[in-house]
Amino acid sequence: MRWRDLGGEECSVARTVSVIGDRWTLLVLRECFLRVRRFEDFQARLGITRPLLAARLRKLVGAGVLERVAYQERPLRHEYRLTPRGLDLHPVLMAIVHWGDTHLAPDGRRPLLHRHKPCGHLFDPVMICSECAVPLHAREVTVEPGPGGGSRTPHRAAEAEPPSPRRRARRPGATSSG
Amino acid sequence: MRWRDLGGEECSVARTVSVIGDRWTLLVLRECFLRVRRFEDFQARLGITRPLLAARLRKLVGAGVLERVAYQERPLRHEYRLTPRGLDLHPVLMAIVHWGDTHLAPDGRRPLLHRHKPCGHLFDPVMICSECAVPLHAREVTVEPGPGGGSRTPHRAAEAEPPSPRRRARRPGATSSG
DNA sequence: TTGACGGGTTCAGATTTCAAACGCACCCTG
DNA sequence: CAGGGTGCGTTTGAAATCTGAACCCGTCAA
Repeated sequence: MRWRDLGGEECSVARTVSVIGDRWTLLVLRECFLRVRRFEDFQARLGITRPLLAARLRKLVGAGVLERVAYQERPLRHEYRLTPRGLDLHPVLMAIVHWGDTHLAPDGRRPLLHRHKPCGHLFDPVMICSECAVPLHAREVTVEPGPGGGSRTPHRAAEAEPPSPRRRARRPGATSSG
Repeated sequence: MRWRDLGGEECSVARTVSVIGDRWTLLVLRECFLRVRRFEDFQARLGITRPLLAARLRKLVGAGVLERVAYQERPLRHEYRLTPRGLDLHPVLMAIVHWGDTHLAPDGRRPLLHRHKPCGHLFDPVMICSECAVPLHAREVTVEPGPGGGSRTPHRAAEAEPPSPRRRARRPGATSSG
């Protein structure tokens, strides 16, 4: 499977990963949520190379996560801002930050603290069940096929493949007949 | 900045990305949360090449996200299972899945549904503030430096760099005493 | 002894990513 | 209008990574 095929996978993780699943994209998005909007600013803050930044921004715009809007006319200049779809990535970033804070910060010394404006407190993000509002635990979640899943397993249909050699065609001339 | 330097960055996003920030790692983790544990199973379900799978598993074990435990003695065989640290990545995966379900599923037809065992309902993950329990919105969150952040800005210290050529060495001697 | 299974490793060749230089439109100065 | 500066990206080779296929190892079943 190639990366560019990921978007066609029958799995929301794969599809999302095809949009944000590389090292730079997530860092670009981090900057977006920190109100960075301009090419030069992304470049200076991240140390990303210009070609890669241009490619990432183009991809994110194409995915509808960012939009390119003019902030001045002459000379024409654009900035990149999060669309509603991009803003919806906030929980992903918060979850990532929280995991890093919890498990990768030396001595638990967090690089950044988050404050919730409505209540005014420093906070941690907590993921809850939309139905019963209880915090989620991995072991208490099960999956089942949804309307967009055509196969019998919750994954991609591993068995629906064409009659490919079992695992890795061990012997060059062994698969002549069964 | 190289990928391998990311772990040293003063940012939890960068540090987390250095662990999970590539296309395959997130898909491997998806399978882990779906109770897949064995090399051959990962390989068959994902279509990942063997060398890459081996490298990813090794990396995740090294990061303490997975552990390699024997499930039989003769012949000695191991399986990969999530550690507590790995289980803590659940919100990241849930956030990713939810975004994909919301924005990338054709006609909103989700490939997979999630059920919360304690309450028995199909659910969506919701991220709330740990202090006031209100759902988070990107625009209502601000950041400030934490104990693990040494610089004046909430980002990495863009000015604290060694005297490297600016970006494109435009003006050789401009910042002599700043 | 041969074949199969589970779990990897090695190796050559195709992609991607990197870093630096270059191009272009525009503004300001003289 | 020439000359220099800015903002934003593209082109260009070299370096790193990924892919695909084969190979190796230990054990068991026939």
